[in-house]
Amino acid sequence: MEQRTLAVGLLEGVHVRPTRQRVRVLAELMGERDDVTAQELHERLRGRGERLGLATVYRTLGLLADEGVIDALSHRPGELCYRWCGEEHHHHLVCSGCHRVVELLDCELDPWLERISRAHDFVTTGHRLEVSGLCGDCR
Amino acid sequence: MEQRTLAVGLLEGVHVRPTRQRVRVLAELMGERDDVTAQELHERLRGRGERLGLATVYRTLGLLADEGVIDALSHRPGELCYRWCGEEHHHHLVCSGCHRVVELLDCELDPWLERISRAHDFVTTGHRLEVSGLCGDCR
DNA sequence: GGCAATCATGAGAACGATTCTCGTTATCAC
DNA sequence: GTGATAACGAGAATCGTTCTCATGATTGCC
Ligand SMILES: [Mn+2]
Ligand SMILES: [Mn+2]
Ligand SMILES: [Zn+2]
Ligand SMILES: [Zn+2]
Repeated sequence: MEQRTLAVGLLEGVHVRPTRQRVRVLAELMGERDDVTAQELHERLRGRGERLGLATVYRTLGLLADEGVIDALSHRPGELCYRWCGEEHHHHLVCSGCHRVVELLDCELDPWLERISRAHDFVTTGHRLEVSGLCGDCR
Repeated sequence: MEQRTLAVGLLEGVHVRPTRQRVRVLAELMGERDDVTAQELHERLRGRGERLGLATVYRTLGLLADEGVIDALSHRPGELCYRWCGEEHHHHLVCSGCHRVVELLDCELDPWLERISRAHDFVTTGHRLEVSGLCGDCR
């Protein structure tokens, strides 16, 4: 399968062992249009007969997010959603109804943030913009 | 005390009963320079001899955030921080080390977001920008 | 190709922030 | 005041996530 191979490549690219479980978690996430929680992903994999533990799904998603391979979104209080996105820095527009995700590619915040941080004696380490709304289907 | 009176006014302004507990929670939060969690606020109030339950602190902060009187920030996974801010729309620059908060007042994202949302058949309901960094003391 | 050292996994327990339950208490309109 | 209603407090329950530890895979080295 195509996605399987791509997942292996991504894992090797960040020096993470491409174990059977990690490859399946990442390949499954790559097939998702929208973001999903660790538990949702685990249920999906179990539902199709894969044998792997919930803790492994959590560990894998956390590891991949740390490595920057996937994104962690926190639009729901108390839980994290994960999504496989492109490489470059970007933000998300998420539907409150169905969690459909649209990527916003052209972020031009950095110059503004750089200037303001300096004025307050801060060093900026990152920024997160999440836009919420309602898609056509959910209105 | 001044803050006590202000808190009562804010509560009445959104048609929330100014009970003893609610007034103390809001007044205490108004005295905080940076953001705090429900548990931190509860400890602080108990520490000075106030008798009130943790559940009430959670209920009050949740209610006030819903009413727009205070802001809920989610820069720590798995928990919410609260802060009393000004009226107008704005964003936060938060120090990862000590949680010091700087308010960013001039947000000019709306025209850009409006245009992009329309292009994807979304209606924007809000946006959240959180900038993280390190303050001078924490570097 | 073995073999020890290291890393990853799985099942379930533990954790921690938050919410719920329900009996008691305070507040408000009249 | 008095009754109706809303809020409170203590502790239990919930639920997403992380930890523990025994077991199973992978790797580097001979
Ligand atoms: Mn989501
Ligand atoms: Mn904080
Ligand atoms: Zn939708
Ligand atoms: Zn700091």
